[in-house]
Amino acid sequence: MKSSEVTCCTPVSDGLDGRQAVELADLLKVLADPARLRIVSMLASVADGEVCVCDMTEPLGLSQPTVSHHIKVLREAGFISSEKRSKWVYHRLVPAQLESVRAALAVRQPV
Amino acid sequence: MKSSEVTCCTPVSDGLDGRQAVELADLLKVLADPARLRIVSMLASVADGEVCVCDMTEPLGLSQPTVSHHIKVLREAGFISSEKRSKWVYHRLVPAQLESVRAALAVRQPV
DNA sequence: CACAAACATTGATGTGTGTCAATATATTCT
DNA sequence: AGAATATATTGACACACATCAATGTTTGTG
Repeated sequence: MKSSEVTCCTPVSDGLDGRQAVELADLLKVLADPARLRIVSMLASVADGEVCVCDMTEPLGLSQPTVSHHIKVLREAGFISSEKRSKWVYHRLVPAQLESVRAALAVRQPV
Repeated sequence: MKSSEVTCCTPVSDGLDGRQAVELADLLKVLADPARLRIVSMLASVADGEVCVCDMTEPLGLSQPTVSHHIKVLREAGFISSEKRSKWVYHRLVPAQLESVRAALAVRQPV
């Protein structure tokens, strides 16, 4: 801490408390992986919004278990939803979750 | 990959290539830490936009070397800029970098 | 000059995680 | 029922990283 005599700068009053910071960090950790970002990108760019794992392993260059792992992480964080139909599991984006992260990253102007 | 007979879903054409994914992931990794998020929050909420390390260690509950480490990571990623004046080093936010991350996270609608 | 304050650097340590091989489960087809 | 395909799970491993104690460096003060 600064010396009591000369002030260094204005005292800090952070708008983000510990819990909020951990929660947001957890969501960002999920997104902070190249493979998962590309999965999100795939789901966002595909026409009908649905993609199964079998079509992602090759473009990602990852093994099937690894892709399944990333899918699970994304789903548990609320970024995608999954539905099993017949032999395949279809995954689609949950735009609201991505938007909530975007909103949390907005710099709020001091009045 | 899917069998050649029955199509699983539309072929994927991800809009995010490997390099872009790694670059964005690297930026997100920097933000995906509670301490660094709180530092960013502090810099965003303080009146004159400047905070020195000595005033962040106590509210963060972290040691001075740890705070210095996080500051360095944030600076090297372009999220903050630092200026040494007399005995103290003042840090301020670079809003453009945060905005670029926000923009990259935007879900672009398929036409 | 000697001491203290602010910050940076180094080294060590524990924890988390991305990846794959192997295996398990579920579904479809013959 | 048996085989093949799609996906999930488990276990193991290597690597990254957040943290702190100790120390170094710079700047101001007695």
